[in-house]
Amino acid sequence: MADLTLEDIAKQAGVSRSTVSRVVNNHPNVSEKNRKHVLEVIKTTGYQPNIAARTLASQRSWMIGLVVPRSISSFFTDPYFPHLTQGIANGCNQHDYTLGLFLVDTKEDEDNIIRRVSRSGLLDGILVQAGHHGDQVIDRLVQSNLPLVVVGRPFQPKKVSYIDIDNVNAAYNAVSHLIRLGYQRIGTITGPKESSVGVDRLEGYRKALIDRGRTVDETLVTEGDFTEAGGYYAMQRLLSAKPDAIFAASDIIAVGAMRTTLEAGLHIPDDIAFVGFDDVPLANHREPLLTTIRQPFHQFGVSAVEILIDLIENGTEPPRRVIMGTELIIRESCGAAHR
Amino acid sequence: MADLTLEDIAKQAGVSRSTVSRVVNNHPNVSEKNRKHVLEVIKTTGYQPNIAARTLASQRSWMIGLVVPRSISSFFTDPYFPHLTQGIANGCNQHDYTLGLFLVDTKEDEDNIIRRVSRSGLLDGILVQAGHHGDQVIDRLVQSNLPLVVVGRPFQPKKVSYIDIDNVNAAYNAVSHLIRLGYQRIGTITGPKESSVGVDRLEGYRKALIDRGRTVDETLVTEGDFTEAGGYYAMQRLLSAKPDAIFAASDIIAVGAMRTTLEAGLHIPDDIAFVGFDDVPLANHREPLLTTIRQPFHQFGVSAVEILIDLIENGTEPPRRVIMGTELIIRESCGAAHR
DNA sequence: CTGTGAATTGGGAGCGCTCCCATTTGTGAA
DNA sequence: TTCACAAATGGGAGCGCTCCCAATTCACAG
Repeated sequence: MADLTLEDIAKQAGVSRSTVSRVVNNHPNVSEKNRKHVLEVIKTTGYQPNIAARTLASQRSWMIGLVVPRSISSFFTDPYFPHLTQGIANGCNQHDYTLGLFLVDTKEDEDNIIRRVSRSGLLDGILVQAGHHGDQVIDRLVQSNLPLVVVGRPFQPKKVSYIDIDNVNAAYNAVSHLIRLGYQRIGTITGPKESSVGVDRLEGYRKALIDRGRTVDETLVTEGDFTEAGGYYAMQRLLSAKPDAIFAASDIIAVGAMRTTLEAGLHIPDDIAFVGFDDVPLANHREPLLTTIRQPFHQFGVSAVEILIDLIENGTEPPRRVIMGTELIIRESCGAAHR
Repeated sequence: MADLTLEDIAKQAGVSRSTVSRVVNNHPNVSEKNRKHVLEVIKTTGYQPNIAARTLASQRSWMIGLVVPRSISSFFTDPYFPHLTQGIANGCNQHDYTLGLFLVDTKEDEDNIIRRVSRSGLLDGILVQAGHHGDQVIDRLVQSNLPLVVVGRPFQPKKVSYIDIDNVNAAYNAVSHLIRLGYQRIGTITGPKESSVGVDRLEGYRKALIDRGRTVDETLVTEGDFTEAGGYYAMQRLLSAKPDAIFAASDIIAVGAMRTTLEAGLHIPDDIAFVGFDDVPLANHREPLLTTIRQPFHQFGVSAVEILIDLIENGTEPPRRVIMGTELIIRESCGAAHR
């Protein structure tokens, strides 16, 4: 496993450095005979091009970074993120890019990471998870002038590319489903108001109600934080408003809220029906099975990578905006079977 | 943000390229006056050394990779992994290393990733999550001759460095605690038999029982798979053996098993007591609160990085072995308060 | 057989840094 | 002041690749 160079391969194959380079990079203009022979030599020697040299010469690193802002505390508690990350990793594998992971933890981390990430030559592009309102990371990253895709809708989407799911519509569909089933007092536990996800899903909830000529009862709306505990306590607050159905902004929230409900001696879905959001695997193994909005997790990550690569290879103008659809998965918790 | 080079800084500061390089790399042998001045120029210009050039010249990339084998399917369902990953990311930040994430998904991925990871120059070292018995990834990675640290105990620990927690002892303590509380029919839901974690925790269980002069009743031992569903079904199997206490190999397993228990109309901890493993945040918000073994998640990740850096900087011989301690966190589910 | 243009090939320059070594500068004892 | 030695500095070579351009080879029509 002595470190071979292009030159070594060239010598062994009896051709020039340039020809080997062309073979390695799949350039045309190499005779079939030479291409085969060089490929042969590369295979038997186990030659691997040196990334650093290639990067230095070509100004391309074939590496992208995934930056997770400090405000995304649920990165470690909500199964949504691991799945998304897997999609991103798979996308990178498919396109032969290397994925760098940058988790911002402290304020110093942030400076540090932004410096490192913006550093000339390290990355070809950046994927950044949309953070909370007021989070500076995206703005600071934009300054680097590297191709950048925000995963989720950023608060100031002026000039950046982003990929998101259609949260408003998805929530609209979830709530419409509950309305259709005849529920009269439909409440919601939202995500944090500082996150676009939280805001958008709440908007979908309102819209569905209003479109059916209902009014939004604010006592039926409360805020959660994408944790099980958050859902648990939020539901305690909601109980006094006597909801007969709840749209939870995430499955994890729904799980917490359902626990409250069961502990209060109420029945699901007979006393209170539930619809969640995400279709995280956990949801499949609860009693009752959770009706929820399925997100295309994996494809979401893969697509994010593909958009970024598009930006890298074809320029960042105009900004790309991709909105992915979702589907309503009807199980037991909404009571559809009973009605 | 025009890309500046060392040479540019040198010119502006009126010194040579070499001097600037020395300042950047904190070498001695630079006069205080020049150091200050150069630092000043670097700051005002926002100069960032080009990583690729540095890597090419120095043969060091300041990047390490985290490789997750295909067999670790629970990477995305068990909160343990996100926390570990965060520790690793923090460790990298602290030491100014870049973290590359390599999630092996398919067989082709595996070849691909191993090739990429072994590629001369990309990484200074590798962190690999211990996989299941029979998983070839670690062996293949060892071939690359890069410094390597296995996170968890590998099945063939012959010559590799690894970091692990003391699973045997931790399980021993958990079960001893149950014995001390007077439980007579202590069962266990193990992790997969193909994982060292599963094997070790089972060994601790056996040892604790035997040391107290008890015999191991095999009808009280069944296998789970580190998922909530796995715990749920495992507990169904165990119920007929009439256990009065359960040691679950992970909190997630415990959660599933407790659900079975409650659904069977039994009381926790009065009818069956539980001890889990991990002290994952979720466990805090369950009723009853779960007694468990706390792992030093974060520190585990940080230490893994530090060991790897030690290997990188001081040579890989002899292999380093680090075993970290755990603590028993007594809450409600073990029934300690009642007895 | 010759000429022409296209296909293929080879080599030089250069990417931005580190590292070594030769040179210059500085310091203090004689 | 002079000398010896240490500290500081500068410049060349080289890391392994890509890319450009010039040179060579090839295929085929005339």
